[in-house]
Amino acid sequence: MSTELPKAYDPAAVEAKAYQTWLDEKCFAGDPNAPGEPYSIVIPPPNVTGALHLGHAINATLQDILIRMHRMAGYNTVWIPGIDHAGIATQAVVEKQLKEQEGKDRYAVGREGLVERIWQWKQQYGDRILMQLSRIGASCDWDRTRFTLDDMCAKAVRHTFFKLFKDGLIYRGKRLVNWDVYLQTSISDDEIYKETVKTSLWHIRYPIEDANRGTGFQPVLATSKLDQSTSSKSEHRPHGLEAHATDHPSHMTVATTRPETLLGDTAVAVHSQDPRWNWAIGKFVRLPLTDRLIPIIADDILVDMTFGSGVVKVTPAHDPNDYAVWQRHQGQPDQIDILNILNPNGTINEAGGPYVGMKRDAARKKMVEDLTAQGLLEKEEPHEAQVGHSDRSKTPVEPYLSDQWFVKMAPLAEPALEVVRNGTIKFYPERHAQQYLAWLGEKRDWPISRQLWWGHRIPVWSLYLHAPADTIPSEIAEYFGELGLQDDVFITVNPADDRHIQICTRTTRADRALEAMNRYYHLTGTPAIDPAQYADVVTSEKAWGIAYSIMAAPAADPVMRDPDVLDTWFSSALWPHSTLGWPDETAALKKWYPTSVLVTGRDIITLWVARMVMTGMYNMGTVDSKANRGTGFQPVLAATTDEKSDLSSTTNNPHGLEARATGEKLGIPFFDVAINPTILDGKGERMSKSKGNGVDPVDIIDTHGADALRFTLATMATETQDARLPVKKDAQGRNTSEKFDLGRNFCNKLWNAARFVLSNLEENKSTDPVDEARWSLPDRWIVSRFNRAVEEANGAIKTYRFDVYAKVCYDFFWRDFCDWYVEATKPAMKDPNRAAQTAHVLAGVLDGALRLMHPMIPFITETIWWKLNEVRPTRELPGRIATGFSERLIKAPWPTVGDFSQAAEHIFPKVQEIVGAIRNVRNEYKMDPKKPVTVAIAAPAEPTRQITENRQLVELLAICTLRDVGPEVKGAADAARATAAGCDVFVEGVVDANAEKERSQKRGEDLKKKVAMLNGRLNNAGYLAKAPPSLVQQTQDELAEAEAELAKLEVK
RNA sequence: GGGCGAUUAACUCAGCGGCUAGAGUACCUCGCUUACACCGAGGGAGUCAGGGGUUCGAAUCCCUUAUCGCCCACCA
Repeated sequence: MSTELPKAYDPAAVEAKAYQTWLDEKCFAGDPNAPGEPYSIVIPPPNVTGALHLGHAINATLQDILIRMHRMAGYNTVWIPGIDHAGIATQAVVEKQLKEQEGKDRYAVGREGLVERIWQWKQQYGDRILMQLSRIGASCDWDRTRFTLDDMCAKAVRHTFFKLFKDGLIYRGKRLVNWDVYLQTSISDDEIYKETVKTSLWHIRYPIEDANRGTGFQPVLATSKLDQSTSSKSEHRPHGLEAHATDHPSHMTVATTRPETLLGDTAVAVHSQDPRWNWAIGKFVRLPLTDRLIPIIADDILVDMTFGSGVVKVTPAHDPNDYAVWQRHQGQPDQIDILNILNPNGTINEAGGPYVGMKRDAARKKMVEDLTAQGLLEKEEPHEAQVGHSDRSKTPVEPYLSDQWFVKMAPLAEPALEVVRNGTIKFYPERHAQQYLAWLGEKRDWPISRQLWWGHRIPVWSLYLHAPADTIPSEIAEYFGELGLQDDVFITVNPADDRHIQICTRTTRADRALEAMNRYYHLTGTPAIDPAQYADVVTSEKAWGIAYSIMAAPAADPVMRDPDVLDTWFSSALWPHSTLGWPDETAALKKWYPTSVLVTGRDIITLWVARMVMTGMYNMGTVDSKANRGTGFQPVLAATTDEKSDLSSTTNNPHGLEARATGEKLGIPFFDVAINPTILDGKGERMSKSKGNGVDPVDIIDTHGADALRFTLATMATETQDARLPVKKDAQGRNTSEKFDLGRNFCNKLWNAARFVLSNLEENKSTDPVDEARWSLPDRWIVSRFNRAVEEANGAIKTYRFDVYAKVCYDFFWRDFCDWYVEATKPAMKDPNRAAQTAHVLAGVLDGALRLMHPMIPFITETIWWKLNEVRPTRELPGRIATGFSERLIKAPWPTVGDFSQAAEHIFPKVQEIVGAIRNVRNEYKMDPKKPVTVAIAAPAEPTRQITENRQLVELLAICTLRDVGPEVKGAADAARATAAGCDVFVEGVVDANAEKERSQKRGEDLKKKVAMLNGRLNNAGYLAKAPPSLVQQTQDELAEAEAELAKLEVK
């Protein structure tokens, strides 16, 4: 086998081979029974809607860096991959495709047909996403790949819903939705387009009633029945003239583009500071055409008193803003009613009195006529309005009050707030915690039902009786008892309606039991349904008997399953524990929950992160939930923050054993939340699939390689919230970006440096033992620099500063190792006395560097590693660089921080400075780059010794001959002069005296500026008095040095 | 409307109280010296968005204005 690396670095070949090797050897597989402290991550599941873009790539890269680094550091790691079913987004995409390809809408293929098609889509795009992750190099445990709609997740969803339902945390409530009256379904905001419609603005008079003057405000009783007309007649309202003693007007004028909604008005609102109207607050108006009295209320949010008449009609059931008014006034003294006036088909319902059964436009026309007839229409003006239309039916949508399921937030939110407030869960960067706290702090109940077909179906069945429930619930319970399913159902009577029985189910068996019951009801008399289908639940005649008696007894509607599905985020919220097997007590769940860190974007801190914390604590916490409320978790939260000291330690759990125990008890889903930057395109717009500006990471991998992609993305992972990435097309029309040249060049450099080192090691197979005493200055320096880099990298990774980690690697490897150390070894490797020790250092440092950089650029480092193992299996530098052997780099131990060499780190930079000064002069005078120049250096005693010791090094790196070094050395007449490291460097043989004069003049000016600046500082009394003494001393030293140099310049 | 953030070299970004403000790319000069031209050596380049303040000292902290971006709420 050739031990030589191919001359040219070919990312594609390197990547395919390395990845396949890792897969073949199951390097990514997590084993919960393996030793090591746990370190786990669950991937934020990408939406199955489409392909991944660079935003996903940065997210995946950062997670992979963490996983790989901790795997090397000896943790028991697992990274769980997966995909989100992304309810509405996916359904919309597939429906669009269906329309385009077959000209059908979803009703044409039906619920089951559509869901089937979405599954096909999922297969195709899900695979593509996983392929993309593999190409990036993600070391996910692919055997644990999850999908938010798979059986395992479904089980977790069912158990969570059931538990919440049982605990009374899920309830049925009203919510305004966008209603398509044609299709009779609600639609999402995304499915609405605005159309400008020419209509009118009608100004309608609402007569003011001056009743209740003495008694103050009386809230209207909340009722949706149309009984106001009778109740208002029964009330006694004196009509005294004194009611209008002032010149207050006798009516209010409201303007509306939808006069028919007047029927649903339950208040009119004015601004509390409006002098025209605030006297009327608490009084009533008589609602035209209905004879109802509705209150005049103050609402300063709704009403803009500088706009129009300053009076706004409030129709809570048919307008989002008015609905908000209703919500705001709930529980207040001026609480108002809410009244639905529409049937699902858009006609006026029984609340509409004489207009009942009319379509919207007809009702509008008739009402305008009636208002005109009664003299209540002040005027009608032409008006253009933006009206929302349904994308599906192309008809105007109606805001419509419908029944939805909600999760009560308060009891869940409080503990989730507390763990972030007290630092049990930390955000990186910290500021992102604010958004989390602000949003959760509102504790707005979470609407979880969606009128879609793609998703987890809500596991609640309804039975509407035509009389109050009575014994039915217990009979149903008995039925389930017969079937042995009593633990899988929870039966309750809707508190708002005692004829409505709700049956929440936890298993598909329970579902089938109800389904069978329903079938049987429909087929009374002919129970000839497919017995096989229900074999597991139809176990006895008795069960059938009970079912029959329930269904037959008080005339009832069939047992119907709720048609809606759950919000996508409901299943995502369970992700950290559902993927590990909850509700089963799996070994994986025990070992890896809580997970170590969540890496995600800041746009879903509220939608996702907050909800994971809530459900995690709710499902996984073992702390008494009552103790969680109110005061927080004092007893268990003592030790959280003081394990920050030892950044370099890799043997302890990153979150400390005690913190881990606390986390387990609380059930939190993760300890850290690391927010990665949002990737923007060149125009500063967020990269996203829907905008069409997403760049496929595979395109970049094709042009630059995966390691290059990863390296560049790591450098972009700063603490900023956005990272801009200008993109252009390459010759083949693929997306690419020069940004990634950085990573590609770095990898190329690494490849070539490794080739050079390997060829040197091949030529030097000496068995001479490592002997530090014989190391040169560069040897000691580079080893110390390596350990410094490891220390810095540890700190960077611990604080999720991936840009710092990348920069540390870049500077160490390219600047220190390649530019200086490798150059310095060239003569050393040719010197038989030094070659053996130099080879030891080269091997040891290359070994360490590969380990250090592997998490970020895994493919290339692994490939080089294999060759290094062949050429030189042992590379230990005792005390400095520990290099335990490993056949595969992915499993090699993470480098420890070895001893530093303070002296070498102090002296070597001085050599660099002197070399730099000589090179500068050579370049400025355009001297022949190959021809050595003669140099003399005037230096104090100590530097003289150091320079002399490293004479060869200076001569090599600066291409010069050192004529003389010492305290008394003088420069020749034709020498150019430079100052470096406190020494005077004379480069001889400069012919152009004028140029030299110019040069020293320029230098003199710089020095004068500096002297002036330093003097200014030192002449400032405040500076001397208040600045730290060491700083003042430093300023004085600098001044002395500058003045000395200036003096020499002027003497010459 | 609320919140978060950005504005530093031509571009993309570090630096977040004290080095003459840095990096990569681009640019200029020189060099194909047997690891690397996806390279090496050197160089030029910035009123740190504008204004005010705090401080001995501000790119860095505070206030303010402007422009841009993102999230949330909303557009009778």
